[in-house]
Amino acid sequence: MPRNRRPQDREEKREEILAAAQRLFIDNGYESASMGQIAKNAGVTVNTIYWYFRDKDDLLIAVLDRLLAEALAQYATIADRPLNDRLLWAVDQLERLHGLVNTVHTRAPASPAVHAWHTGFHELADTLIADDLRKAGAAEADLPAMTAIGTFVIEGLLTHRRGDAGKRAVIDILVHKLTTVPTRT
Amino acid sequence: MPRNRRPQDREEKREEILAAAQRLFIDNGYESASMGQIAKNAGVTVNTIYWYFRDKDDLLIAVLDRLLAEALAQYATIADRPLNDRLLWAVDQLERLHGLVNTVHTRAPASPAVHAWHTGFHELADTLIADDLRKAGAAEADLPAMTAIGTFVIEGLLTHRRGDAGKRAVIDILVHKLTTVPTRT
DNA sequence: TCACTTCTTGAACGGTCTTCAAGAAACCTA
DNA sequence: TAGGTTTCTTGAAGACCGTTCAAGAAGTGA
Repeated sequence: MPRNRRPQDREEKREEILAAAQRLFIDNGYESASMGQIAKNAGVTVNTIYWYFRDKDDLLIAVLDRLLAEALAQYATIADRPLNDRLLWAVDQLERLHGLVNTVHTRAPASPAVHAWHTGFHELADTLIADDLRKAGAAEADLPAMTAIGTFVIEGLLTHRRGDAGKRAVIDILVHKLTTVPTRT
Repeated sequence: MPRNRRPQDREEKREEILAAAQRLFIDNGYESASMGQIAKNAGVTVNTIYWYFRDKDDLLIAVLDRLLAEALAQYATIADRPLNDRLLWAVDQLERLHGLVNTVHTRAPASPAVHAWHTGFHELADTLIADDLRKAGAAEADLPAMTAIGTFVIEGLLTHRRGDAGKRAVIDILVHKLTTVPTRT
């Protein structure tokens, strides 16, 4: 059933496999989504996947890049909203991917490629958050620790889901505590 | 090679398997530690493990309970220290288990037993932290969100290791921000 | 037509967790 | 003491996993 080898089709086929993998990774989780299952959903055999991707981790990274690019594109449209709203938006957007957050943390020690992606992601996230905190007047020396707190809370909200009110409460308090100058009682 | 079936030996054998599993889970990670490897380290065959434990997740939970009990026993000895020190102590203690934190999050969706353990653990942690924040004069309405922030930051420190100074800085700022009453600049 | 590259596939390998049926060792009862 | 029962252990196999290999088909260029 092979069709041709035009460069255009190469990308199309890759995209089909990627789309199937993304759906299964998100819906069933990385571990539960077997290569056979992904192949069947993409209308190919298992071996074909290995023609386009080195291994399952490589497939994971391609899916992550896809999702990150999509999220960043949408983020640009709300970049001027207050920090509160943007953080809540990020959590809402990434919430359906909460399983992948754990997957990245689990695969990173075993897969250098996943580890590299994870490092790059945190550098990006830290830059964005630090920028905000700096504008809010945070002390420069405290920035690394404060951005870490921001990142950890967002990751926590992703991996430990709670209702809309709960999310809003956590983020509001976080932003309030981080962007106001405290005085001892 | 079977010895006897005295009730005492039952517990001893169980402990031997548990000790081997704990060491391999911590050193090699849950996924990398195969049942065959655990069995060999415990001096039994794979099937014997299944006589004492329902499945691999059940083995994981038994290991987690073991570690938690041990940690709580040690925690009692420093319960009167300032919040800063206790949080840093907790991170240091649990740091070597950082792989298991991810493992619990990964297995929880697939295994009801692991999910239940995870829920129970967070209830315990929330109780401890909320108690501290209440004593520090935090508003009662803000407690749920603030305890969540505390938990998320500790989990973040466990899954994203950094040096001693980094840990100390994050915890100091966290405690400072959470336990002082802020005023707008 | 013929070699060459691109792409696809069936089959197999070594590994995982788990289960099944069989049997050995200790205990209990008759 | 003999026989049955329970507790524990095991070898073998099942079902699945990710991955690799060798073979072959489809399209391209000479």
